[in-house]
Amino acid sequence: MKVSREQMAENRRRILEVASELFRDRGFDAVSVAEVMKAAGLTHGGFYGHFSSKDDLVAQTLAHVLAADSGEGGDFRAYLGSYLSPRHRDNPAAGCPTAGLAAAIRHQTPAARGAMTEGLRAQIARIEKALPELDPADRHRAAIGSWAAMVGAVILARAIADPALSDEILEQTRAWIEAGIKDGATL
Amino acid sequence: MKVSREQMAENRRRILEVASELFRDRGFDAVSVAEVMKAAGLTHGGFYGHFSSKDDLVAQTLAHVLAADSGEGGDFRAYLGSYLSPRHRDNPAAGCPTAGLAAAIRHQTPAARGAMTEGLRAQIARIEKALPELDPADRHRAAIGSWAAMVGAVILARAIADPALSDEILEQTRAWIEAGIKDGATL
DNA sequence: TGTACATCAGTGAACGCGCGTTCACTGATGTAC
DNA sequence: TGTACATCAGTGAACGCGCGTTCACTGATGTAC
Repeated sequence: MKVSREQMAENRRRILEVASELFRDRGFDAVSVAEVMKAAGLTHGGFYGHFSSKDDLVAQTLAHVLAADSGEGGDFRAYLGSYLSPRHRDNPAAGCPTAGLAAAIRHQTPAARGAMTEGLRAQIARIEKALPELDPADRHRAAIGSWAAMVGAVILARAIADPALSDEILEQTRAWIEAGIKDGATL
Repeated sequence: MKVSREQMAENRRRILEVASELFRDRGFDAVSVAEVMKAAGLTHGGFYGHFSSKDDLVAQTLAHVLAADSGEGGDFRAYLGSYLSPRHRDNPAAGCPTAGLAAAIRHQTPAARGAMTEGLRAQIARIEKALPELDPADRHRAAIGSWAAMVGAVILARAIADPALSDEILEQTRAWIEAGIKDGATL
């Protein structure tokens, strides 16, 4: 049962969309090709008409989701607060792909690593743009340091079993980053 | 071919040791039970005399490696420098288990998550002890914020393909953390 | 201390299962006239 | 505009493979006498 060209493009888009959610939620290895296709409303056999392999899907999903992660652009403190929130920690499927997948990318193909590299570069530039009050060198340092702390805090907060300690990791990291960007002169 | 009690205890220790290296290097899913046993100089069938399942091995390996990660106790700046070094980034098998495995623990059993929780608590206490120049509230905040940034930076540095950007992530995060702990008063 | 034997750590073949991937087939699409 | 047919997106059974796990067996250990 052939479908129209537009329908096929739409199917491809939906595969990438559901794959990005499933991967963020459960990781690359734990999600099967058949599961992705089922979540997209298709059967697994059609997968290879869209992608050459599961590795190809992983790389294209990363490129898709990291490019789409342009968001915000506005106030860094507001972004920081929502990023280091229990809500974000508890919803990986809808959350930051870097927090959900960065650690797993080490074991992926060069194409996937390349997508991550460009995504990281773009994210650092985005945070720099949101910190106009700092002078350029401090701004670069603050953007990288803040982003490392944000990603690390969400990963740690998701890894542990104690909810109180998990909340504290998020909250104290937020306070630490805010203190760090408050006064550029101390950098 | 039964072995002596001491030999069996030694075998068990060696299984945990090689498992911790293999897991840190390639992740829980990518390392098979047979591979761990072979690296320990045994055959796969004997595995279930030591552990009840692969999940059990994962949990016990984490408890073993996070408890043994007592290290340092000394100068925080020296620890920071070696942690955020290319050498650490490039040798996950011998490196920090948190940086290598924290993100994957989210998908593991409660026992594994519990080991990570206690490991994180101990690590925060250790860093606090290494920051005696700060007053208590600042010290707690600095310990958590620094640790989140250290773990996040190593994960990001390992995920990307561009060596220059990877080096820069490590170096700028180190500088950012050093600036943050330099003057407790700004916190 | 020396011998006889029950114990049990380790071996390696075998299992069932789910995975990524392939392929012959189907039937709607979209083009040629 | 309407018809005839080649194309090809999607289907679902089937494949080979590696995994975690099981089990009958082996032979050194360590205990009972």
